[in-house]
Amino acid sequence: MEDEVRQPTDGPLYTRLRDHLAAEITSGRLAAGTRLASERALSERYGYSRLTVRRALADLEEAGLLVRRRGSGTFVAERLIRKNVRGLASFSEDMRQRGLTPGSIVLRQELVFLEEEQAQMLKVAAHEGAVCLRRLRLANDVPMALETVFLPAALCPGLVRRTDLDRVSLYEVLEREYNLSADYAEEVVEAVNASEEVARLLRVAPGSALLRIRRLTSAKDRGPFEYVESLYCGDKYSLGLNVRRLGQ
Amino acid sequence: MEDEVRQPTDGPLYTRLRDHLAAEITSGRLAAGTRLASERALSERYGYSRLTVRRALADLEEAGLLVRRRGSGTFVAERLIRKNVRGLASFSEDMRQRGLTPGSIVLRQELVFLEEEQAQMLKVAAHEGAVCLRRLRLANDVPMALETVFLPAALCPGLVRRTDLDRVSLYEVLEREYNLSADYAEEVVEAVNASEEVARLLRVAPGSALLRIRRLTSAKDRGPFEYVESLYCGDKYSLGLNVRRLGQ
DNA sequence: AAGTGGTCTAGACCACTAG
DNA sequence: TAGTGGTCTAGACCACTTA
Repeated sequence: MEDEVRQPTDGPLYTRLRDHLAAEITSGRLAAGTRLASERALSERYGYSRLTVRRALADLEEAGLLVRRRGSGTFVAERLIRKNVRGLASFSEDMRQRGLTPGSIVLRQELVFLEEEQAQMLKVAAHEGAVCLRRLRLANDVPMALETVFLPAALCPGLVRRTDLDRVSLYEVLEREYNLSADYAEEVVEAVNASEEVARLLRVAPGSALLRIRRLTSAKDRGPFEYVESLYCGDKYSLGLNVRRLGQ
Repeated sequence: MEDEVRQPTDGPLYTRLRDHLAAEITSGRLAAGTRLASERALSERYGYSRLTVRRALADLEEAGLLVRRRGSGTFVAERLIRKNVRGLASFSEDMRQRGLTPGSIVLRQELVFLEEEQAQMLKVAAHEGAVCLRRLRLANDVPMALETVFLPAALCPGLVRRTDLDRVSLYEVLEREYNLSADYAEEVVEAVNASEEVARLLRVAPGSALLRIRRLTSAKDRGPFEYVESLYCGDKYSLGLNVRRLGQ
């Protein structure tokens, strides 16, 4: 086995171990069902305390990559319902995780004023401008979703004039150029019927069931910076969730 | 403030503290925006180590009830989009949390054999029986969802003959009589168009968009025990989610 | 400068699983 | 009975926020 952890000087110890193991699992080098070394063994192998190892393993269990069984060991998870938990992945990442090739067609890219509800959520004054970006999102060149993003203009000067948003990931641009990286989001998921216009764009029959996901995304310690409304084709997209009991 | 933790002899220390604080917050005794005592102070007040306190706070942050800011403190979260995260709540609990009165009409209650996919998920042999319970779920006497539950018959003997499932919560019965309490679930959420039959039951137009939620529920250390397919009226129901970044 | 949450250690006991 | 993961402790240093 590989005893070294990549990205050696980056971040806390537990994240390095976690990301290292995550890579081993998602790449298939650690196959589903495989039993990992015990926590004490990992602790010794990597030179981390057991608690640090446990923190890494806990994150991976939370993410559904590992299953831990008391008295028995820690195993690479076999999925029950095939998982496709999106977490905070962008559309592009999400599609790649599903084994599809993402694509985009920019339909609208301009400065607008926000409606009051959205202005309030994004904590901008009603008279401040926002960048509106509407893109048809493709998977293997087939329309998968219609996505409309609103960003406070003050947070991303120049974004409205970029001409590469049909090719690059918006989230990568936001992170690299504006130091805005998604850390937390609240979403509302609903089912709606496709309007004539949306149906034409998504190439489905009018009235087709769509998954509408509205998301307010926040950056670490910088508050909300993005409001997105996405309409996913109901027959092409499903949302996977892992739900855990909290109370009791 | 209250220094005592209820349910004193139950479970690990961190769950007691966590549930105690969760009750304080959801009841409103700890208002949104309130700053909690520091981890060290809580540690001293309750007589728990700081790590144990941290574990409880981490769970509550994960659940979206708390926000922790380094150098600043731990605060009761203010919701941005008003939340209606279902977690593992039953339909009845879910509706009550939304301020609606739940109701039920039993449409089907019988022993069946499972299809292979479902049998596999519930880990029962194909020839073993399962209880099938289909109920129209009402909110303020208006049809809200159509819910079909499958439970391995071996786990809940006698359930198929109960006559009160239009009045009592199935989850309460399962917990009280069969020691089956939901601890974890995997869900798949999709948008679908209502069939003629479903539309008639839900009193919506055929083709209306519905939220289909399929759930495999597991009990603590007892594995999966319930498979549910729910069809929610798209115009009456929305699903709230809090999403947090895992990596980095 | 004082206080906060974030990380980390070395060690301990427990409940559970397996041979 | 030996090994596993689950919980818990007492202490330490760090980065960050607030004043």
